[in-house]
Amino acid sequence: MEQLLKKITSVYPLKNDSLNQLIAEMKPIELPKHKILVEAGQVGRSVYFIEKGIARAYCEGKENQITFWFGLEGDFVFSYNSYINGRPGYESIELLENSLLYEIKDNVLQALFRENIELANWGRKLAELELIKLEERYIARLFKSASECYRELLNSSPLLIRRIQLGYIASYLGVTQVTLSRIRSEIR
Amino acid sequence: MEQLLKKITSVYPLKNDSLNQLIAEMKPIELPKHKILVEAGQVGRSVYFIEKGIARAYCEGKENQITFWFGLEGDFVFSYNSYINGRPGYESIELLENSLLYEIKDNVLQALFRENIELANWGRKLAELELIKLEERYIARLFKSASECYRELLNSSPLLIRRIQLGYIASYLGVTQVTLSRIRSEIR
DNA sequence: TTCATTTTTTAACATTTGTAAAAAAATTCG
DNA sequence: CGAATTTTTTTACAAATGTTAAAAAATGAA
Repeated sequence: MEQLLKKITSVYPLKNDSLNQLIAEMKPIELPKHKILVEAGQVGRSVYFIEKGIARAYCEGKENQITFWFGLEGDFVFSYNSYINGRPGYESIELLENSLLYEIKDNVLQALFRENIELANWGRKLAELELIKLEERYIARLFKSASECYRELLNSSPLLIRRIQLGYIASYLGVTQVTLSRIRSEIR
Repeated sequence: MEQLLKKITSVYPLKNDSLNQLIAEMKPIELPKHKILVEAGQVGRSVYFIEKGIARAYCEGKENQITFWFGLEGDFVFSYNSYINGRPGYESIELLENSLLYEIKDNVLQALFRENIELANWGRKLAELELIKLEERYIARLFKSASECYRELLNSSPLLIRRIQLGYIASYLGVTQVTLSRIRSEIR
């Protein structure tokens, strides 16, 4: 709960009243490893916050899955397409560990946005921050080799690499698992 | 002007009052080809709308520039980092043609967001739509070869390819210009 | 622990992409 | 128009990554 509060107010400052309106609607929920939070082709009707656990978002290719996002403690989780357009997303989101989440129903959140300007601006800021994070990743991939990206991941989130299997990380970096193995062997 | 109105209301429906508040602050401005709208390392203090023209966003690498975004008629233009965090961005944005833009000062826009809940939600939606577009591009790059991306670009925006020089498009696709030339020669 | 399963690493070879340099084509401007 | 400049294509070779398959290591369940 503490982490959730810290995250919410770091996005955009809220007066107590607005903050309470928001957290009153966020319900704790425990879910097991391998649980699919959002299924590709379906509309995800909730936004989650990761209090404890890891999630990954991936798309099904013809013969392979491609993981393009990891969520750790302190991250919000949503299918952008569902959240933003109310349309089926092309990604699935899966828990990689037994996790403790907070859940808020999408229609509840949208109603808060319509009625409370502070929360509307909070929602704006949330989307904006996601946008910046995604842009950074996008640009990093244009500039850096998979090898550089891996080294940085190792520095910035060593936990992530220990907790997530390499096949997922390889596809996240845009290379095959064989190539990632080669990269790793060069480092040690 | 017509295009601008259409775009604004397609982002999020606005009552006339809010719409007028917003467009009253958007000033037309003509700028020449090669004009730098936003300089990397500086804080961009405006958001632009492209009524006529093309822009590209790029980062300076050690020995090369990498173009990662093109804006066409109907697009909003901003340095995400500046717009969202008020911090210097790592990207520059350059006009590729003599262009007609509409400009709104960032502080004016932020003030509108704080005071008008419809506009706050409009701003939220704008960021959300940018987020979706970026996610689509991000995922496309994970899944598709440069060759497929080029073919799709050719289908979806043939104009773009005729109006923009290939070196920029190559870096946008994440390959060298030589590789893009090879791809093009295979198609015909 | 032990066996079965999953994950990671290694190897050999094929394919793709990059680099550097030159040629060809297109564009710009006096 | 025509020369100078810029952009695009082509070539030959080098380097990186993918593919397939097998071996090694790690993990999980009985």
